[in-house]
Amino acid sequence: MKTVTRLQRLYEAMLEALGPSHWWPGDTPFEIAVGAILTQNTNWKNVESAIQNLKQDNALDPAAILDMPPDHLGELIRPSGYFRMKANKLKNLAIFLRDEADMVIENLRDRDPQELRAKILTINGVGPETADSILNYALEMPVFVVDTYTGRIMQRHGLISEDCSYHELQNLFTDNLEPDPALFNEFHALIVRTAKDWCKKTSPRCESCHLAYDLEN
DNA sequence: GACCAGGCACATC
DNA sequence: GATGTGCATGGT
Repeated sequence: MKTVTRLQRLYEAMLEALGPSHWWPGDTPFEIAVGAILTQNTNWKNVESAIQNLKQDNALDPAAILDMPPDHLGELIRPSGYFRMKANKLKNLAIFLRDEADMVIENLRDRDPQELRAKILTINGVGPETADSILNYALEMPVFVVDTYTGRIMQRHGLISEDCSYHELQNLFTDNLEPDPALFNEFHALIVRTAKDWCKKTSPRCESCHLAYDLEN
């Protein structure tokens, strides 16, 4: 079966099993960007409680984060782990928005996605996954987000090799799907939800894999 | 108590 | 360029 077809079947199977994701959880594009940084190697529950603290302190705002003492910012986001590093990362994001977007992240929507991606990647603390999450989920650009789950599931389906890079994995999707921001959004969300529900690191198979294997045969 | 969670930067070889 | 390590909390 062609790769395009296998990806389509996988998408349909996950959507059928789980329903629409309505991602990313977050009320505003800036909140989404903050969540993208806070969730680095961290359980989403912990991120939620950190974001709640920011909201209560009226700190979910680039200017507020820019002006806040690092220690205080760290205390607010403590539940999300790595809080000293992440406080710095949020500061760096706010500096970037001040310099590039007049403090309003939505102002970045006019930019060329790949050019903007390269620029966002210069922010210390923002790597490929975080950058792509901001581009797709906060700015609604046709950029596919790759994470550990994506690699794990695609490997199990034999769609890519075990040692493939972030870029190769990303190309698997962008080479085979229409560059539709909403489709990229939902596909990645379904992958994460599938992995969370059924596809733990230690188990060789998951329910959605069985579903998809059936579809392939 | 070990293991895991929607990574990333930096040092070292 | 590959490989190793620090960063840190909270749930299972």
